[in-house]
Amino acid sequence: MEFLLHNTASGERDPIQASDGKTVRFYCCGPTVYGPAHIGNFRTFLIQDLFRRVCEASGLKTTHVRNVTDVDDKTIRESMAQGMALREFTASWQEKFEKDCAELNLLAPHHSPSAVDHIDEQIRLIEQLMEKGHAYQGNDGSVYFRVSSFDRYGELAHIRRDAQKENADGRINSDDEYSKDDVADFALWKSRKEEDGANYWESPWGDGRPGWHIECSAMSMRYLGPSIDVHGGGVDLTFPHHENEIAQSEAATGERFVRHWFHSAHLMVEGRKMSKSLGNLYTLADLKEKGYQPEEVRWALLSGHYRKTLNFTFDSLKAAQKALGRIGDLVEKLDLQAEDIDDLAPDQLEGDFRSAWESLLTDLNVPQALGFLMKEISRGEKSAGSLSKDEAVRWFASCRALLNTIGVNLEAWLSRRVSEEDTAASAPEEISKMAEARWAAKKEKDFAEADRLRNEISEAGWLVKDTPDGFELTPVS
RNA sequence: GGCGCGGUAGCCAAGUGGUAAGGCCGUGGACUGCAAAUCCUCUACUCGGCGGUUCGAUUCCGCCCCGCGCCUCCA
Repeated sequence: MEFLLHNTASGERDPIQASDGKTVRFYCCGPTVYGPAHIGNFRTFLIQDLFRRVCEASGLKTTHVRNVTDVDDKTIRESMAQGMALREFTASWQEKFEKDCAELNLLAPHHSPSAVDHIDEQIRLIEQLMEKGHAYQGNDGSVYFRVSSFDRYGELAHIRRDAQKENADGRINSDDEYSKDDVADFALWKSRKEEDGANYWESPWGDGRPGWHIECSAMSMRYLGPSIDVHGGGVDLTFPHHENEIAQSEAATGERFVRHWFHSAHLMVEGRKMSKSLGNLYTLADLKEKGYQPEEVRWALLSGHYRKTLNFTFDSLKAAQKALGRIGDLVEKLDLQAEDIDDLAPDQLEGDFRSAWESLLTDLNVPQALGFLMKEISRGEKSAGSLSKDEAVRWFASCRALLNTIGVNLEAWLSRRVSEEDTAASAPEEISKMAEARWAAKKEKDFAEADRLRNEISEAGWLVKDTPDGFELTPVS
């Protein structure tokens, strides 16, 4: 079965293919490293990671490039506000970003080039555009791409320039409109400004810094060649960022820049847009602080279809937690030596596991895949006791294969759960004493006293669980 | 104003021209001295509203209402 993915450019589900017959080369627009990444950012990167995993599980090799934007208005402004060198500032945020990525089990891209490290490549690309007459220097010294020189401009976003210019409620009106020949033209090279401080580079057009769009074209070409298989990003980047990338790349090389455009929808939180003022711009750290594990966050963020706005709620996070708990309980009940069990290839899957895999191949339909997965979980729960060893091993291997494809690391989640149980066992002495008194009362069949103590312990924030030969204490969140 | 996406049970969320996956929550039950956990069971005569096409529409078409996105460097 082919891996089909919706292509923004064609508007259809197109098969994913390696144009060289071997390796799918794909580029993803990465983070601007000027602050903590929030779960909305991670949704996009998670979806790209899923895309890569499905490619690889289906037998395709990949070369995955995700850039780091480390020079723009925000990075410059913030670094200067904090009195830090740009590179020092961005490096610290990049490090935090990569740590979060690792916790969310995102595969590290094969290349993570930064814009600052590729100034030369960007300058060379702009030179080509100048030579071919697609770019010009404005009277402010900046270099602009001449949109009218590229006929196919607007094709990706399905935007007609004439229609857009007329009516934008005055929104197309920037400070530099007198420097550009046309308001739609965009900066390739920005001339040095005082507020940029020490952050400028030499170029044939004077000191300055690259515009935003050019970095992606330059680095995509540098690592993947002039024409690539897949390019991804958040929906908001479709226009103008990706449209501009196409224009400048194709104008420079004369080759088709990207065959398959892949965009993921945004996130809402509890039914509202994410925004600083609403205080719902959660980071991974925020959610961990609230007691959720990265695997649960990953599950929740992936639980909606990638082309549809996802309403991220704490209920869905709890549902993810519960789902992982069910899987974990079942796996423990099966009592298998996981490390001795061989990995299964997707085409060896059977039943609803198989259906789940096919859902992933059909435009990354994760919600449907999870539906099939949970059906198999229910089936497993019902038959866990009566499975033969072989059946249990096959069930487990299938389940793990699917979870791995989705990128949910069950083993990591389980081991964290075990270590949590260990720490939870150490309740304060006061609580333990009450619990022991209760156990004694229970032994004496003094249930009134036992219940009284249970309530008291409960009010202190702990839950008593009786087991066949004793009790356990767990904190109530 | 232009372009685009979406409105499916209390909540999250798939899906199909032929009669609604899955999860969470909730219900009832088993178990338990009582709990917790676990397991079993049940839970949308209906898919934003109104028309149309059709033997038949939640699924196709039209209009309307509501939400969201892009149209100046936001994943």
